[in-house]
Amino acid sequence: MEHRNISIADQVFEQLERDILAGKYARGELLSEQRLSAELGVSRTPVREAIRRLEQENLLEDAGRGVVIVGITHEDMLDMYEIRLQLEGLAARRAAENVSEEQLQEMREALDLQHFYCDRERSDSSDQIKNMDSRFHELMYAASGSKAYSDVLCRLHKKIAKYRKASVRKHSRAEESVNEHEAIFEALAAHDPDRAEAAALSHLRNARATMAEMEL
Amino acid sequence: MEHRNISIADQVFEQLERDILAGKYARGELLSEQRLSAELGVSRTPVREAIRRLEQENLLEDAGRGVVIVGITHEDMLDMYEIRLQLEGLAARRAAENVSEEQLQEMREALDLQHFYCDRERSDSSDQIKNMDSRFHELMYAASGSKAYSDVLCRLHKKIAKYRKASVRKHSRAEESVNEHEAIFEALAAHDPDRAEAAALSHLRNARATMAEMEL
DNA sequence: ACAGTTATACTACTATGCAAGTATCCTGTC
DNA sequence: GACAGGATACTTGCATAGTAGTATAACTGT
Repeated sequence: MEHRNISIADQVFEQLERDILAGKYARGELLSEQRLSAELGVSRTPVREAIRRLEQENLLEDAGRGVVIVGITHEDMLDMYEIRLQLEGLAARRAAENVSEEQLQEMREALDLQHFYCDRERSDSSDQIKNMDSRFHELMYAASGSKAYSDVLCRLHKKIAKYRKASVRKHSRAEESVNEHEAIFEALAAHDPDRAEAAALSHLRNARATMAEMEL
Repeated sequence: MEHRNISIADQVFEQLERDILAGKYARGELLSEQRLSAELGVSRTPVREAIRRLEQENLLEDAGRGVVIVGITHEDMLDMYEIRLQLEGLAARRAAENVSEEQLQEMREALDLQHFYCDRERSDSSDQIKNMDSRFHELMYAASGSKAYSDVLCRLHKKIAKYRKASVRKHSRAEESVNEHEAIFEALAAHDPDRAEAAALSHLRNARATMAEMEL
């Protein structure tokens, strides 16, 4: 059971983050906490909290009166993949050395669910697949045993995931992706750093290629 | 002129961040917004905002009632240097290609001020040197032209800087540091990516070595 | 008609009040 | 003496009101 209930402030944050990363707002568009709170039907206090957190993520920027949308471009996304290519291999190496049996089991469950949702063809299966993708990666980051790597990579992965959710399609890639996850998992379970690094990088290169093909 | 005045919320955030990164609080120590607001003599509202932003930075964590200190270990710091070693060379390459004359001028000013503060022996010169160090690096990140690189590297540099401020000494390193900055600057001014990358990495390795020697 | 000044309206920031949930401590009973 | 149950006090979350500062627009005077 989670400690804190899902607060209105959290909901506002999640929704705004999703909308910004999905490109719902134009760069430079002005947002005021009053208008937002009126639109969402909540008081200004939780909206303020959400705005401050989004500023902390460099998704919004102070503009004197209100805040302006900073948002993310396609090039930013490709840069994020480049950064992950520099880091995620090393994180996978560490994870292969440090991963515990319990963590392997959790990753196994995430993988099984990913297979499960891949087989079905329900309307929300795509979202569920992406959720399990996030879960798998975050478990690997945690398994690296490094808070620094985990912090940076979680942040990047979360942004990329929400960006990709905006442009769904590519069900084919889902199956490739889960198979690549399997390869990573096997390397981690075998505690083989070299294979883990190679598998992680291969997975990333493929994901980046898919991203690069989009929106041209 | 800045848009937003320095608010109480910002001050609380800065102070708490500094104190946490300086190791003033023990890992797992419990903080409540009420106690903090009473201690600081302000209302709970700005304290709440500061706490939420610090949670966003993974420096605090929800604990049901209040938040607990997560903080940063020496090993985390070394990992952050490792991450920077993976990224900052590439950022320097890009900066060498993209830096504008105006940006070079700003970096020149930061460097000059750093020289200036190095020569004096005033009590606050150490802080000023570190401020100029931050400024120089952040200008380089911005010059890379990549929001993704800049976001990640700024975050890392800021944390490292506040951590190092806790353990001042090593005036000797200040002069080496500014000389290494000069080397980076010259490479950027010459728009030479190879030299910029090499200079940035050399600078980082030296800084990491100093960090590694500390607190053993 | 244009410029300068004033007034109005809107912005964010902080404080406080109120409600809901939870942990703790005390008391009563077995 | 130990355990269970309830009351109390403390916690955060949300809303709102008051304040200060600013930008804009309107109005007046030249």
